[in-house]
Amino acid sequence: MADTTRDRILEAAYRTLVRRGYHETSMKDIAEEAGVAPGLAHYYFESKEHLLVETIRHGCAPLVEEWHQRSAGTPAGLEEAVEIGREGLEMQKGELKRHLELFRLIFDLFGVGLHNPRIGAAVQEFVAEDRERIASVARAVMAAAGQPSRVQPDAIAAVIWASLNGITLQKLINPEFDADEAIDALWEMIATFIAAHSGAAALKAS
Amino acid sequence: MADTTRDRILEAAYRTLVRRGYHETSMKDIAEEAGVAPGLAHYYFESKEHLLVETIRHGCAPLVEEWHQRSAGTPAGLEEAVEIGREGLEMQKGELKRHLELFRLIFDLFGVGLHNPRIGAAVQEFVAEDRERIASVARAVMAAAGQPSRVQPDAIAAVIWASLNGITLQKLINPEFDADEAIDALWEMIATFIAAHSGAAALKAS
Amino acid sequence: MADTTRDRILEAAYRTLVRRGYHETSMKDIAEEAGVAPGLAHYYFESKEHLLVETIRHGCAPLVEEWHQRSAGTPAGLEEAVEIGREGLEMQKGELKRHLELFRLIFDLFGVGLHNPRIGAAVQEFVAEDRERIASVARAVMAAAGQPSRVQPDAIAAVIWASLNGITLQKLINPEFDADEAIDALWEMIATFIAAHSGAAALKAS
Amino acid sequence: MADTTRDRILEAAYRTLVRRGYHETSMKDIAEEAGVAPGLAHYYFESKEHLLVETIRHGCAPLVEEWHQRSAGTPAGLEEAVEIGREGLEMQKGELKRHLELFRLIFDLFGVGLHNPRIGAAVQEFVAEDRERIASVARAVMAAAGQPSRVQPDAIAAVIWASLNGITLQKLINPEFDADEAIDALWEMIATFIAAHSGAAALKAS
DNA sequence: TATGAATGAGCGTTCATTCAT
DNA sequence: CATGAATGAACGCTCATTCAT
Repeated sequence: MADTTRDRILEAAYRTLVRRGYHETSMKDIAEEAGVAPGLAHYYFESKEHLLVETIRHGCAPLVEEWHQRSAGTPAGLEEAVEIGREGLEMQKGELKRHLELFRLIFDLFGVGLHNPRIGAAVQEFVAEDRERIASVARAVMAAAGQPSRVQPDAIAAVIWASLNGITLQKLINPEFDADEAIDALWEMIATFIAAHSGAAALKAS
Repeated sequence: MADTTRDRILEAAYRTLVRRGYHETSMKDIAEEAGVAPGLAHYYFESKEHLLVETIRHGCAPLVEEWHQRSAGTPAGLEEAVEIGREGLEMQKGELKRHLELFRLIFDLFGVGLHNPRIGAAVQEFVAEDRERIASVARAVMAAAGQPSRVQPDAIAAVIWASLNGITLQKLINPEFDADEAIDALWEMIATFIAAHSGAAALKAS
Repeated sequence: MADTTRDRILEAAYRTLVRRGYHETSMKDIAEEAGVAPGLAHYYFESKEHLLVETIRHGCAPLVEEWHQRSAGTPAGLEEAVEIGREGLEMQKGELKRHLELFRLIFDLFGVGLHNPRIGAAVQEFVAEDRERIASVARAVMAAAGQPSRVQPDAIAAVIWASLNGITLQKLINPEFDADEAIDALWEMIATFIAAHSGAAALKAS
Repeated sequence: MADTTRDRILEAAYRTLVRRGYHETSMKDIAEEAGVAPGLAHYYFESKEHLLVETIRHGCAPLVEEWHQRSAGTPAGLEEAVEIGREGLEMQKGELKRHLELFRLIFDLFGVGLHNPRIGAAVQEFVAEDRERIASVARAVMAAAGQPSRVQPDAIAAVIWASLNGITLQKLINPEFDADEAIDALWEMIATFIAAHSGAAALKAS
């Protein structure tokens, strides 16, 4: 998976940042983990900040890939739209199991972004993109549901993004935390909400 | 409120940590803000980490106070229980406006705790306590609602805690983010969920 | 001469900067020469730049002292004014012998100032002050000479400052250079100039 | 004028060194400016120091050219010799306007040479050559003036070289400095000196 | 000739922490 | 309790130089 030296550094950064966090990881640590000279990391990456962002991008690539494959066309009806949403949550469950480390890195990014303008900008963009993925599904569902609601799909998407990330945070803080149960509960709330806003008693959740 | 030197340091730490974040704040900065010698902070606090934890405890005190005052007895009926939940969300809106800085500090704490066992333990305790406050309301509401649900009140509380913190995070990341709208949307979802699980069409949200 | 630690660092800096020059001297070199920990130099001096400026100030102090003692009152007549100028040049001869190292440092300062705004400002001020000392004598002489000249005393002062520093530069570049002879030649030119602008054949140079 | 790669590097070095100074310029900067790989500069030039010396030699070439053209034969009489000197100063005025950057580079060279033997040797040679140009005129003038002076033409040349360089330094340090006025004042002094040493009231300066 | 990846020593600076007073 | 000088390790980063291709 690591053809180029650049990739080797990126992957060494991934491992080291995940293990120790942004502030406890030095460029030298990363270079050492990659088995290269200390100066080389700066040859490929302008600064430690840039390396962090690139590392996360690199780590997210497979997830983004997977997501794009899944969200092929526009959903046909309510049922299909709901199904996409449901699947999205299931996917998140899996990611939380397989890539929890990546989320640790992302929360590091959030933390750094809170006090560092350059990273802050990258974080904002990242979050907006992520939330938009949810929002597009939310819009599809609510459009198909017909019965208009007081709340905008984008606000719902913000809540769902918030929930998912808050759940991740709890899992990160306490590995014993049952994230699956929480995601299921979230789905119940979403499903109930959709049911209440579509004509029928329609949904047989999960 | 700051009688002792220890308190002066604590409050100086609060101001400084909030303004600049944990990693960008030095012990010297804090001592300077407190108007004491750099060495003195180490007389009262074992290390910078310990000071961080104590500072947040100190900073949260008024909020905890307020919350305890509000949640005096056990709610009498569904309507009262719901009202308490509703009020809780309204309170959060206010806190997001008046104490956003504190949340920045808390997310700093989360970040540090993710890679630092000592802080990690404090964070876990902190989160558990915070979520329990929500859970107690959730339990009251669901008990009053009568119609039992597939999902446990604690799972619901986890979702709500997640949402609230996720919303806070979005607000922190992007000050333009409309947290009020998101909290309102969250309430709609909660209210719908309660309505669906209580006999009547009961709730006239907000 | 070195009571305080600060002074010890200043003097270590003087020795090291003179020997190796600003760019070849590291803060660690200076700390080592002073026999203190590497961090301590930054405790007393904000940056390497500041330390350079302070070091020169410290090195110049005795010279400035000497100069102030000498230039007590305003000269009474032409002859006295001329005498002061003549003495100034003699003094410079002595300084070139006793403090050549200091001038090496000052030329370093000039060099750094040419590419560094902060130092550049300090250098400008330094030069202006230095030239003013010459200008005040020049003004006194030309006022006493009576016969007004096409050239301003300040322009003459600029030339004399230039000559003195250019002579110093030559001495620095080539220790064999006969600075005394050059300064004598400079005096001949100055004396001739004064003579031509005062009524009489007055001056019996040197 | 830049046929060979070597020349391209030399000219890129000139532009970059002038703009940023020796210590603020990296070999990479120069290579980039020249549009070649970083390693190539070391193929043509043994080290950064060597490149600096060669660059100045290269940069001075047109000035040296111009000077050689002007000083064709030996001057016929006093008036012609004086005229050559006068012209030299006028030329310097022009160079200070057109090539101030070059002088910045030269002072950089002086600075480096003060602490670096290899460069120091090159500087000494450079200065000797430069001063000799002035000395040859001074000798011609003083020979033609007839009335022998206590001071040697070479000492006078040293003073004039000093003045010119000191004036340049002032201009470099403070761009507002009126170098023309200073050079004019220098000429007044020189002219007065010549007049005093030639029989007649001869000179109508400038 | 020319490339550019790679090296590794070294830089200025920061800072939690200690300790003599 | 309180001071603040002193420590020393570590940091992000730069850069002249080398060398396989």
